[in-house]
Amino acid sequence: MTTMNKNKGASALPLNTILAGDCIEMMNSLPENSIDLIFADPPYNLQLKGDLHRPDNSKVDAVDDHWDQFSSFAVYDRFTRDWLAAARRVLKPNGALWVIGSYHNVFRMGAELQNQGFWILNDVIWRKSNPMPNFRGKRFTNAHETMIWASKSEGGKYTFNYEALKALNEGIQMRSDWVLPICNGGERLKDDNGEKAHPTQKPESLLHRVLVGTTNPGDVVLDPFFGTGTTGAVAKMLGRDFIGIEREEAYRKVAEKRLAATRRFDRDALQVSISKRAQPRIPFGQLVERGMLRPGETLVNPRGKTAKVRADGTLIAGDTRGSIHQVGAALEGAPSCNGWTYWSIKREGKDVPIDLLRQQIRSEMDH
Amino acid sequence: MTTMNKNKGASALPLNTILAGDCIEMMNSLPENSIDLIFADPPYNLQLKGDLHRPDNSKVDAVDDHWDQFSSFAVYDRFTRDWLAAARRVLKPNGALWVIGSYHNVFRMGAELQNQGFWILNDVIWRKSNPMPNFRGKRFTNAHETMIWASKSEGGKYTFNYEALKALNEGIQMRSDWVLPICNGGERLKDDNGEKAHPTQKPESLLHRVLVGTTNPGDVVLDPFFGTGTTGAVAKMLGRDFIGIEREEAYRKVAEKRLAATRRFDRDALQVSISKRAQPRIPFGQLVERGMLRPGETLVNPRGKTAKVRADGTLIAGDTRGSIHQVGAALEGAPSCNGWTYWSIKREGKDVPIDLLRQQIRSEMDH
DNA sequence: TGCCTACATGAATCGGGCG
DNA sequence: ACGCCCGATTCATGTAGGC
Repeated sequence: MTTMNKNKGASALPLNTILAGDCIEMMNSLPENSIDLIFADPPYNLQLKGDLHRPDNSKVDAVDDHWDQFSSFAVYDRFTRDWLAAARRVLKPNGALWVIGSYHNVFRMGAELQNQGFWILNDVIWRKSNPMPNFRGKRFTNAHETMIWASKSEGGKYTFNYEALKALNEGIQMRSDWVLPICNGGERLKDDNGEKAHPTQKPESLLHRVLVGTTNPGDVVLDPFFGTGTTGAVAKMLGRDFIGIEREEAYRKVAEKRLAATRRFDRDALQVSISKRAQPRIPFGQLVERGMLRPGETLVNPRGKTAKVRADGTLIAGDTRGSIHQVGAALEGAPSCNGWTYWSIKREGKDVPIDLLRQQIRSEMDH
Repeated sequence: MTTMNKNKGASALPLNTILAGDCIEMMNSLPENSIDLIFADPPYNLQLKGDLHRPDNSKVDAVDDHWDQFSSFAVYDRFTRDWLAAARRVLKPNGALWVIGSYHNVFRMGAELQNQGFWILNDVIWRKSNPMPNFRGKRFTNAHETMIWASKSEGGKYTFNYEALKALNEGIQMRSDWVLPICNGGERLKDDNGEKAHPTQKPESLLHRVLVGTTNPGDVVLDPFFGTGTTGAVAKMLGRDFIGIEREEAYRKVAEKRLAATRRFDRDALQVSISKRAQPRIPFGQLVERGMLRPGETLVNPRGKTAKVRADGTLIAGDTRGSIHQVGAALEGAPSCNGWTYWSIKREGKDVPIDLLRQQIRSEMDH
């Protein structure tokens, strides 16, 4: 299943495999600046889990009669600092990071990733439609988990498929709170004894939204706490490459089996709604060059004011000259203006937006 | 309005007043172990850069007040450490703390309050029913804020009115995510110029739920960042005593006026807090994310024409792409189409309308 | 009065490509 | 690296005003 060297600029990445071992060591063995997206679901808290390991692989002794809360936070913070630093090293400059956690650990992770220079883009709430109730009635039902989405640095050109996410949400822009069910039923993996294979298996729906929204097909997605491989399975279905790291053999075995049974969706289905920004750029002057508009012809704005087209693709309206955008902005007294949608032309008695002419050129370019 | 010495064990507390000055100094002037609940809405340290305009070119009125400016994370952290320590000193051993923040500051606050020995009971998400959109389409709509509820120490006997909260939630256990509208309309306080008196006034419904759920009548509630006094107003309505601290005279003046007009047990305030349970909107994309439909699967219309499902929840039929409604309308040459009833899927040889899958999700959400 | 439309606005870390 | 300039981008509410 391993595919070497498929990804541009990444030398010898062990694509679509699960690496066995400590995530910090394994990440340090990967080339720097090679990963597009990291999704990390680290252990939430050593108090609850008791299976936290230091970077040197020694086990943290969680059972202590003189329970010292501060020192245990210090150990968890060191672990967080080290794995985040390793993750940061392998991430491409325009890469991004997702972490997920609960109130036990997410504040410490969030503060540390800010300290390391990650730039938070959103915190996203996974609102569980079917959480476990609070049986003792002593607190609020813990009905959500928190994710943090961050670019490697301020100014990083992260991937955000705005239109695809908007489509997933039936035409309304996607919010920072996601209502999704927890993983159960047939999706919940069982071990040989019929017990759940992993205590905190994440639902595929969650990773679907993460990967559709913040990666492109062919991107390399790294999950340093792979568990039973939800990240890898969804990446494979969506035509992304993955690298998993998992220290527990039992989880790796379940994940391998799962991935072998996972199929990629067909190519057409992987196409998502693309943003207008990604479409080829058409200079307005091309409409004049191509004779779709004649120099001297008159454009009209929504309020009936007119401007005249000049041979070089600029407009003139009274004393104002400039591009379709500049003249539009000037007439509106606005800081900016999209001239394509602002101006129209009279054709057969009707006002036709000039954007239609641009669409015509674009569709010709497709053939 | 001042009532001295009303509260058992609290000597000379300036109850039901607004203290003018720095919150750390003012808290240090209060007796230790005297406060039942602290609600703190500190500056978020937003770090905004340039101006932001809406698509209609109007300018967004940003939070650029001097009190939200910090020169670095280190400076903000010191501020957080100091006010939390002062808050901790005045809190009774069985007292509790609420803080509210956004991703800009909440991780740092959460980590610091854990460091100081506060014991987190829940993080609670305020899901805004009417948030401001993301105008540039570069991120998820920032549709929530995060609150942290913590006792002074592990083992503290905090107040939690389980049954009252359950009653507020129509008989269902209260969850850690609260859907409430932002503060606007008549509740939003204006200054003498008719401008909003405070850029970040919190809704009374939020404080209503906090105070009903985690205080008892007669408790002393301290708000070290009082602003225009939402905490005080709701405390007064609900028969709790409050102490406010506010540095800015303009805010104190508005708050004094507001409190003078506030009456205990205001029936209207109780009304707003009860949210209606609307039929949840299910985007078609959620069927794809949840694996009920796979990308690449085929839908069929009443006349046997087919369309293919894509990963972002759009359909493709020939050259036509778009939502289930758009593609349906295009095939019918109709202005609109209800895709939910128009499209079916083959299941066990039969055509099953996709609306059945939607109903399945809705019934799951009822539980 | 009532209905309809237009307008205002909210804790926001809100470009990118080419020269 | 920097500057210019194209051109993409909004949801839910409350209020005001017209008819």
